[in-house]
Amino acid sequence: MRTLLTLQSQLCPDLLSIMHKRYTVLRRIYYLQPVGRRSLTSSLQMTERILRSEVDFLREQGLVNIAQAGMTLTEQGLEVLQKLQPFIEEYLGYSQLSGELKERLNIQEVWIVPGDSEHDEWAKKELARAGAQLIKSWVREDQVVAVAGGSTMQAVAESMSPTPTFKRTTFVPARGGVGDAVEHEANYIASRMAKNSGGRYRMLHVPDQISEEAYQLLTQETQISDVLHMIQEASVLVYSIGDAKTMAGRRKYGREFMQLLEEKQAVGESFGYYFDRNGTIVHRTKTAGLRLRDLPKVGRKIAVAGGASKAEAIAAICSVFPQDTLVTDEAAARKILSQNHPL
Amino acid sequence: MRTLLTLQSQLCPDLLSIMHKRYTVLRRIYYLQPVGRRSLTSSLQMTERILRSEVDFLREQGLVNIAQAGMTLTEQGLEVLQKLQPFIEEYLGYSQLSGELKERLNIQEVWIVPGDSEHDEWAKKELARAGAQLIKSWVREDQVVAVAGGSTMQAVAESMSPTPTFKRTTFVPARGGVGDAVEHEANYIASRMAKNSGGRYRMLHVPDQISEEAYQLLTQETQISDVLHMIQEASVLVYSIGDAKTMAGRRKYGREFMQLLEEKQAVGESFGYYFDRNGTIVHRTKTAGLRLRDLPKVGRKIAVAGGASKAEAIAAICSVFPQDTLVTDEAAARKILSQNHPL
DNA sequence: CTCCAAGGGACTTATTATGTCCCTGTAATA
DNA sequence: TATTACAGGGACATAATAAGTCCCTTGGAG
Repeated sequence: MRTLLTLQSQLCPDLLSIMHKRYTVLRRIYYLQPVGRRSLTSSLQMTERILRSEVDFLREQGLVNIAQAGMTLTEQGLEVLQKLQPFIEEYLGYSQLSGELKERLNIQEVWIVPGDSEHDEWAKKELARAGAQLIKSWVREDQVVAVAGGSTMQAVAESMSPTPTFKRTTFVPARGGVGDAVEHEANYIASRMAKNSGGRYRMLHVPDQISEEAYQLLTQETQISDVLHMIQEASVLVYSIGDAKTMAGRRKYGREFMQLLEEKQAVGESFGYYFDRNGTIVHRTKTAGLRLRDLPKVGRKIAVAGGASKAEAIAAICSVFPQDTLVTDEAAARKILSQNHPL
Repeated sequence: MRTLLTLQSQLCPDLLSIMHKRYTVLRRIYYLQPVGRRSLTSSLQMTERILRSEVDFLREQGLVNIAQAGMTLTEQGLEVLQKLQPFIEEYLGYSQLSGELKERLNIQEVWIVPGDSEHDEWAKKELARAGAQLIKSWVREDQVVAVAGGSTMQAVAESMSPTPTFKRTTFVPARGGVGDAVEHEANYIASRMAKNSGGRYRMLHVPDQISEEAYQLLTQETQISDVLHMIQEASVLVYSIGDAKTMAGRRKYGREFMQLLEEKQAVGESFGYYFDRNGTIVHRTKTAGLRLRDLPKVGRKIAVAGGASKAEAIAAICSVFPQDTLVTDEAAARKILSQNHPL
C-alpha cells in the first residue's frame, strides 16, 4: 500500500491532494450531518463554490446524499470514509508530523519522507530525492549552491536531475578538507551534483591539518580565495547532519579527538562543526570554507538528515542555527517529537 | 492494495486515469528511448500539446531526462515504471478484459468490476454500484426504466442514490409474475429502485399460472394495460442473467419444469426467457410484460451479471440479444474469454 | 552542405474552475 | 399564522488553465 501511495506521490502528487481534500469533505459531512453548504464552507475554510463543486462530485459518485435538510453520507460514502482512513492517515501523517516539527524546532518548513533512512535503502533514496527536488525548486539562474559532505549528501547528489536552470548554477563545497573517504567529501559531492544536474562546479582543495602559515598562503591563492568568496555568498546551502557516534566509529580520527568529542558530549556534526545537544559548538575542523558567522548571509539553508539515531543531532542543530528547511524521515521525526521538549 | 485502488476509483476516478496516462507515457519512452516528441505523439496517439504537458511534468518530477537527442528515463523513472507495473496491470487489466469481451460478445460497452461477485460480497456490491451508476448516467427526464428481477437486480436497486433526474423517472417491472421470492421479484425491485433513487414506479401484478381467459381479461384492465404500454416503450432496460443450474435448485418449480430445462440444455434465464448455450429460447414464463420482439424498441439495454458460474449464460445471451452494455465482474469475464470461441 | 528530427517558444482559442449574487422552499419558532 | 434562518439550486461574469497550432533554432547524420 505504502508503495502505491509513494509511487502516486511521484507520478501524480496533486491528485493525492485532491483525494485528501475530498476525504476531508466526506469526513466533515459525516461529523456534522445533516449539514448545509454554508456551515460546511466555514467549517472547512473553503470558498463556497469550491465546496459546492466537490459536493456535486461526491453526490455524482453516490457518496453523499443531498436533500433539503442538508447533506448526509450514503452507506457507500461511509464505507469509503472508513476504509480510506488508514491510507489518508499514512499519506497525511507526515503533514501532521511536519507541522509539529516546525513548531518544536522553530523552522519554516519540514519535509518528511516515509520510513527510516538508516535501515531502509528506499527511504534513504526518498530522502535524497526530496532534498534534490527542494534544491531544484529553490535555485535560480546564476546562483551558487554550497554543499557539504557525508553519505546523505552523496545520495542527494546522485538524485539530482538536469534542469535548464542548473546550467547556470555553480556548485561549491561548503568546506575544503581532504582526507575523508573521497565519496563523502564535499568536493566530490559538489562535482557529482554538477555532473548529474548539468551545472558547473568549483573545487576547494585545502588540506585539513596544515600549519597556520601554509594556510594563510593558500588562502591568498586566487583559485582558492575565489572559491572562498563564492562560498560566502552562496544562495543556497545544502548540508547534512552527522551523528557523533558514527563519527567516533571512523578509524582515521585519532583517539585524542574521539575523547574530546566524548568529553564535550558532542552529538552531531555539520560542515565541519561539532556541537553538543544544546547546539553549542564544541569543535571546528581546521579547514577553509563556510564559517558560522557567514550563515545568516546564506539565502536558503537546507538540512537533509534522517534516521532515528540522528534525531538528537537534528534537534540540537535546528535549535541553534537559523533553519529554513529540514528534510528528514519519519523515524527521525517521530524520535525528535518523542523526546522531551528542550524548553 | 486493491482496496486503495478501489477506493480511489470511487473518490477520484480521474486520478487513476491520469496516473495511467502518465504511466503509458513513461513506458513508451522507456521502450523507444531516446525518442523525440513527434514520434511519441504518433506512437501514443496523443496530440502533441498534451504529450508535451505530460512530458514537462515528468521532467519536473525528475522521472524523465530531456535532452537534445530526445527523451530518456531517469533512474527514478525506471524505478517508478517497474514498481507501478503490477498496480497498473491490476487497474487496467479490466480495460483490456473489457476490450476483449466487447469483441468476443460483439457488444458496445463492457464494464468490469474486480473480484467474483458469487463469492465476494464486496465484489457484488461493486457490481451493483456500477450498474446503478450506469443507469444514472443514461436516464433522462421523463423516461421509463424497465427492470427485471433477481438477486443481482436487488443489489442494484439498493445501490441507487437520488438524483434530480430520477424524480421524473418511472420504474416498471419488465415482467409481471408473482410467486417468486418477493425480494427477487421485478415488482419489488422496481419499487425499491424508485424509493432509493427518488423516482416513481408502477406495479404489474399478473399471476404466473392463470388461464388464458383470465389473462386476456386482466390485460384489458386499464391499470395493467397502461403499465404494459409503458414497459414496451421503456427507454432503458436493466436486467440480470440467471444461471439455469441455480434456477433448477429452487424448490418451488416442479420436477417437470426442471426436466424440461435440462432436456433443452438451458443455461440461463433473463426476464422470463430461458435459453440454451446458443441463445435459443427454450422456454418462456407465462406472464405479461416485455416480449422479445419489443427488445429492439428499447433505447438502452443494460445487463448486469457476474460470477464465474454465469459465464456461459452471459455469453449465450449476448450472442443473441442485441446488447448495449454488459456490467460484469472479473471472474465471469475471464471465464467467458477462456471458453472456446463460439464461432 | 543539406536535411531531418530534436526541443522549445509564442500565441490563440476552448474549456474548466471559481467567485458572486440571488432565488425558492421548508421547518422551526415566536 | 407570520417570520426567520437555513437548506439547495440556478445563473452568470471572470479568472485560470488546458489545448491546438505554428514556427524557430540547433545538432547530428548522410
